[in-house]
Amino acid sequence: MPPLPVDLLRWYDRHRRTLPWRALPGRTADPYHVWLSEIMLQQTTVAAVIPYFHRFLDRFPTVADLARARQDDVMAAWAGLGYYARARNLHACAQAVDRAGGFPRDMAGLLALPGVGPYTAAAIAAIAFGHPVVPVDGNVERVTTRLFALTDPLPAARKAVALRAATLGEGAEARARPSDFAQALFDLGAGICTPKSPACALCPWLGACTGARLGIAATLPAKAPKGAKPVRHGAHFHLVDAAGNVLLRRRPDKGLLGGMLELPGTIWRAQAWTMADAVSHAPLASAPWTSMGRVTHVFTHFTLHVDVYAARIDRFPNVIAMGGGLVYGERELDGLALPSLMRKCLDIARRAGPAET
DNA sequence: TACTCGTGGAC
DNA sequence: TGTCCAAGAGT
Repeated sequence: MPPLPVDLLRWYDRHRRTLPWRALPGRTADPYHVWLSEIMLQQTTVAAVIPYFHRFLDRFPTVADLARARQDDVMAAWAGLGYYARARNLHACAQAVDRAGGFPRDMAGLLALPGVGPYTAAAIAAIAFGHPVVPVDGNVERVTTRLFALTDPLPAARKAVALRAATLGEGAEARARPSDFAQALFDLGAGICTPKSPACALCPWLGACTGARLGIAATLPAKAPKGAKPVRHGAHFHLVDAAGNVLLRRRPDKGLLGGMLELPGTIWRAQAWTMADAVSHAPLASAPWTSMGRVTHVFTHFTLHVDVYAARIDRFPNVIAMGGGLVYGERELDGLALPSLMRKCLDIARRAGPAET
């Protein structure tokens, strides 16, 4: 007995989540809301996204408003959510959509948008435009590998899993409700077919699930082992003048934390920095630098230890401003495009006393 | 194909 | 405490 769309949709009609970007039952969601939420939800939890989604709609009510915004304001609104290339692509995409007079309604047009890949194009097509496609995200991969007991490890088996997932939406009932069917798969993965301890007893597809019948559902999807996470070291400097202004700088648009602001600092390298070595790279090596402690921050592919140094001077010499330095007042910091790592550095620089060593 | 690219919460 | 992970995309 294959998994029947009608069984999932019946379950969804009773148990669907209410989420800010979702339309009421029977209604079609705003493509702007669908697109914005899908970009935010890439590799990001629903709980983390909700306050950002509200803030964005408040600040940028329409895609035209977002298109016309300054990139700095978009980055600042995104600050803390991570994967900052998403914010840069979001802004570029809004401008493309605004120029075109609206979102493309077909897969090819959606795929051509910056920041929109195979998953997001399918999600928008299904949810906003009612196209009968199955967006394959982590939820759908998990549900699919369990339903059909696909034991080949990800990511190598990703293609085969996607082909199987597409068959889930082939029935007439799914093709009649593509938006609900896609979101039903998400809700099933998020609430029932969870990564650990799935609630199989409550699953509308239990009778069709080969993984459950074999007792291996909770072990799927299999994943290739990941390599060890290297450690890097850096130092960043909190330089404040008598008026309480702080020296910052902008990171280049590409690469890690691209386009975001930071305290001036050293490169991040495998070898730890001594204080003397680090301070020789400070924006003003002659300032009375004091060690304020260490921040540890875990990125996706490495762990970073940052030694934070602080110094207070009378006023910034002009040479600092000439090096691309940006000066902000203490009370401006909250609204800036500062990533979480730099919030941590600022916190200990301003709060802690000199580190005891 | 295999990396790069953030963050915070759950266990 | 360390590990995993969340509606992936770009290169």
